[in-house]
Amino acid sequence: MIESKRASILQAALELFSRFGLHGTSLDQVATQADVSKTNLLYYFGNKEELYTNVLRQLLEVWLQPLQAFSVEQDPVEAIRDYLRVKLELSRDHPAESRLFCMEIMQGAPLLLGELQQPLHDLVENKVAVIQAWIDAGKLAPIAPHHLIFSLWATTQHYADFRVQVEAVAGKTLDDPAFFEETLKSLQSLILDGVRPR
Amino acid sequence: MIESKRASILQAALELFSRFGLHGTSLDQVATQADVSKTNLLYYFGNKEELYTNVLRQLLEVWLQPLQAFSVEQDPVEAIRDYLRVKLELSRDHPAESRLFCMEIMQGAPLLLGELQQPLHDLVENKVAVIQAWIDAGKLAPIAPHHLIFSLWATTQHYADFRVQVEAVAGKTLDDPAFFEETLKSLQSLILDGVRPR
DNA sequence: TCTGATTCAGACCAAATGGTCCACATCGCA
DNA sequence: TGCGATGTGGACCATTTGGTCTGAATCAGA
Repeated sequence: MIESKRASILQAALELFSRFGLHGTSLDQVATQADVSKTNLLYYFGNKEELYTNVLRQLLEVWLQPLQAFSVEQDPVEAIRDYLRVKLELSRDHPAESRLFCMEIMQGAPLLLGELQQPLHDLVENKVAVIQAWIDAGKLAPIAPHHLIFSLWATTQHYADFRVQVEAVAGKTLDDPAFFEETLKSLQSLILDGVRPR
Repeated sequence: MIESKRASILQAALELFSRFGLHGTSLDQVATQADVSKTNLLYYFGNKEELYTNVLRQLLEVWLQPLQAFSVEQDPVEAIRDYLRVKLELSRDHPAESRLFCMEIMQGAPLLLGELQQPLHDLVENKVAVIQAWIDAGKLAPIAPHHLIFSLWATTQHYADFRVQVEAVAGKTLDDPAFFEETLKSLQSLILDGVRPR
C-alpha cells in the first residue's frame, strides 16, 4: 500500500515533469494526479528536488540497461539489429522516460551529471572497446565507435522525443504496429547498409 | 538602437529559455542578462508568452532552411553529405536554438504546432518526393524517405542537445575542430554506407 | 524652446507555489 | 487496552514572479 503510493507519486511526477519540466510542474499538480494531498506527497519526498531526483534515478536504471548487452562474442550485425529494436521499444513504451532524460541532459544535467558521468563513461568505454574489437576482426566497417553509439541513441530516441513532429510529418506514431516495424526496418537498414546503392 | 535592444532581449531570452525552459526562466533574469529593466522588457514584449513566441518564431526561420536545398537535380550522395555538414554546423554554432526547438517539440509544441504543422508537413512531403525520385532513378538505396530525414535530423541535433552527454562520454564537443570533422566524417560514412563490411 | 509622443525605471500588487505546522487518524504491539 | 510510530490532510506562511501604475527622462518636430 505505502509502496504503491510512492510508486503512483513517482509515476505522476514522471508524466508531468517529462511534459512540462521541473519548473513547469507544481507539487499541487503532481499530488492531484497521484490522488494524494500535497502534504502527503511531501511526507514521502521531503521536497520537490528530492522527488525529482528520485524520478531521475528510477529512470536511469531502465535507460542504460540495453547497452549492457553488447559483447564481443555476439555477431555485431545481430547485436545492432537487436539493440535498435530494444531501444525503439523503449521509445514506444517509455516515452516519458525518454523525454525527461532528454530534458535533463539538455539543461546540463545539473542534478544527474555527478552520478551519471562516471558510470556512463565507463559503460561506453567498455562498449567502444567491443565495437573496436569487431572492427579489428573485420566484422564491422571501420567507424569511430563513439559516433556509432551516438547515432543508435539519437535515431531511436528521436521517435519518442520528437513524437509530435514525427506525427505532424509522417502522420503516425510508434503506437501503430505497422509504423513501428517500418521504422525499425528502416533504421536497421540505414545503420547497417547506408543509403548509397551498391 | 531600438532594434538592437529588441535583439539583445531576444538573444538573452533564447539563451535562458533554451537552458532552463519557459517556466524555469524569470523575466527578471532575461532583463538582467539583456541589461534592461524588466519594465523596459515588458515595453517591447507585452508579456512573457509573447516574448517566448517571438523567440520561437525567429528560431524557426533558421531551423528549416537547410532542408530547402534538396532538389532532384543534385547528386543525392553530395546532397546528403552537404546537408549533414550544414546541420552539424548549426548544432555547433546555434546550440541554443537547437535545444529550445527540441524542448518546445518535446512539450508538444503548444505554441508552435499551429503554425509549424502545415509548412513543415508540406516541406517534408516535397523532400520525400525528391528522395523517392532519387531512389526510383537508382541513385539511392530503397529506404523509406521519412526515416532518412528523421535520421539526418536526429543524428546531427544530438550533438547540440546532448552536448553534456557527448562531452561526458567522448570528452570533446563540436567546438573542437578536429572532433567536428571526425563527427562529420563518421556521420557521412554511416548514413551513406552503413557499418556492415562490404 | 515648447509640446507631445516615445522610452524607461522604481514602487507596488495579486496570484501561484514550495514548504511548514498542527491536529487527527490508524496501526502494530506490549 | 494503551501508546508510540507511521500516515494523512487542512490551514497557513513566505517567497517568487508575472504584470501594472505612476511618473520622469528623452527626443522629434513645430
